[in-house]
Amino acid sequence: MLRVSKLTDYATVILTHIAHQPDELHAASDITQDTGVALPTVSKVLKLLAKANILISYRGSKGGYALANKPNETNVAEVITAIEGPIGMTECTTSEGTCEQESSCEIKGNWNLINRAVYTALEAVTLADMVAPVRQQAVTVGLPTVTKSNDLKVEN
Amino acid sequence: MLRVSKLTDYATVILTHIAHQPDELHAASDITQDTGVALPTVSKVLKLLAKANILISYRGSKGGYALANKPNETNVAEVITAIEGPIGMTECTTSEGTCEQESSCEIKGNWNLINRAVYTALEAVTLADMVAPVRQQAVTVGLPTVTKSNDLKVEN
DNA sequence: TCATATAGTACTAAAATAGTCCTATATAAG
DNA sequence: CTTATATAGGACTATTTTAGTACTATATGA
Repeated sequence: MLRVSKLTDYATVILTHIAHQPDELHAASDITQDTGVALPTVSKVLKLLAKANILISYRGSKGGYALANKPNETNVAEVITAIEGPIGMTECTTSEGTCEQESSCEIKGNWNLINRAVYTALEAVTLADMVAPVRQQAVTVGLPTVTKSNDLKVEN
Repeated sequence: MLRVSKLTDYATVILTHIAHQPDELHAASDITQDTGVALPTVSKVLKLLAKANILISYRGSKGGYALANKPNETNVAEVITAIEGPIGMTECTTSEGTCEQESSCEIKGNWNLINRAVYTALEAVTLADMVAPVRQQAVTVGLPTVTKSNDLKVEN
């Protein structure tokens, strides 16, 4: 199914909510009420996002969370990485040496290319895009251009 | 981590192997020997791929599996779908009505855009690309072009 | 008719994920 | 300085998903 975890989904919902009022502090309890996600879960997600420097946390009374950067400076790839760890479609991409077939694997390099394409797609969508409803937003996502040559140039 | 399942990974390895000799029949037992993946697992993957019409199966003595189409006519998105079901990054993408927040969800449309971008990236890589080692292949994957306007045009 | 190979399904074990809870620490206000 | 409030960090349990295996049925060539 190739899907993100529920926690990541919650993270986008929560971040979108915060991004609507980027200049206010948002306590976990407030976010629970506004999003309908259970408090312990909201709390867990917020901690992960703060640890990844996507949010800034303020402790104590009147504390809460706020965006560390402007909405257009945080993208979906970062959010996924914050909750789920490094993005990689196969085991060998994120942790080398754990696959027995690694030495003889012919297609590892190709998975790297696929990874890069997927990552680029996720990187292109920011919180600012998520805040705007689709109708006003009108993001046009085009085909990744794939060309072949006999050289071994790989773009970065 | 946003990764494909191990079975999907096996599927690409197996398909790549078959694509090397696209005109021969490959029995499950042969593939086990050549790839090092356990027979019951190979068998399971092959069945799924045949059911999705990526492979054609021939029963009985001297039977086996062969590609249903040319290597450049089968892409990675199809393979993932065959093994894991429809590609969708969130629950609401693949099965509507299971999310309680669905009616009030503001970002569903944005996930659809992300899905499309990811799908396009996966669709762009075919078995023919997987067969060639990266060095000879030299696929250049460019940035998906993302442009914004005030219109609500969404490319397909 | 027999050996071989896939089809389909059911089942078990292992791993990942989701969700909850508890204790410690920081801060503002009275 | 005490209290109420809020996050930090970690541990734990239950659930779900995935991986892997096994068994029976069916098809085919010799």
